[in-house]
Amino acid sequence: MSVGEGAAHLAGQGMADLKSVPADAYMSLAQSYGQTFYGALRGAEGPPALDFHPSSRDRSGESSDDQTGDDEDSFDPTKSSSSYDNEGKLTGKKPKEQRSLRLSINARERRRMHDLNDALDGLRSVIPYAHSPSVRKLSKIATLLLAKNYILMQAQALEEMRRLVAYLNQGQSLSSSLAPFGQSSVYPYPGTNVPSSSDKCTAFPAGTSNLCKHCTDKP
DNA sequence: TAGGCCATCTGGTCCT
DNA sequence: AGGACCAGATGGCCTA
Repeated sequence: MSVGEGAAHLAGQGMADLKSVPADAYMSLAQSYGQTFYGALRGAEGPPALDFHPSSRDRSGESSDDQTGDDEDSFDPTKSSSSYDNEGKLTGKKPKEQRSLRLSINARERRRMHDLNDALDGLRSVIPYAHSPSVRKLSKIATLLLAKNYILMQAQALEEMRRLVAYLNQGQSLSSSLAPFGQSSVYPYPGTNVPSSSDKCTAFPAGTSNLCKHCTDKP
């Protein structure tokens, strides 16, 4: 798949893919997501990252809107809807007070959204994906979906580690008179025998694992 | 030009 | 009453 195709694919179906991607496929997804999707969107000849960087754009927008948006265009009680004037909660206040209250509410909402975006930035910073000046940062929805899959992947890895530790502990307690690790008849799951090298590993039903000697040992 | 993403404004609702 | 949260509407920017 070319870069362009990858971008188109991810742009069109990426959200669905992100929603259903297995956790153990997260890393490759995250890498391809960052490198192909946003890399393609970005383009080598595109403007420098700072031009797009939402923080710079946001902040400029914030400052301009703080000073011009609200103060000049956004709210004019004399032009607002009749329901707002007649039934709204601002009824009974002088136009100047209504405007002041509206500006205050707008500012609060702006602040709230900025806090939300800061939190999303914090989330992006801990998600392992392609961080690069030439790579556009994850969208909000992509951040959330990728974070979810990353958590699932971590949970799966943790479970795998626990199984391995239990297996090792059990083997060690009996290993003095038993075969070396990997050939022990003690197996962590009742009713299962040590799989032959050709059998599918039953310790890791999802497939093979680098943590599992049976999966990595080749005859 | 269409579509995606985003910031902002706005009114409604709920909570303290 | 005031603040937090939410969702719809709107318009701007960017890319394919």
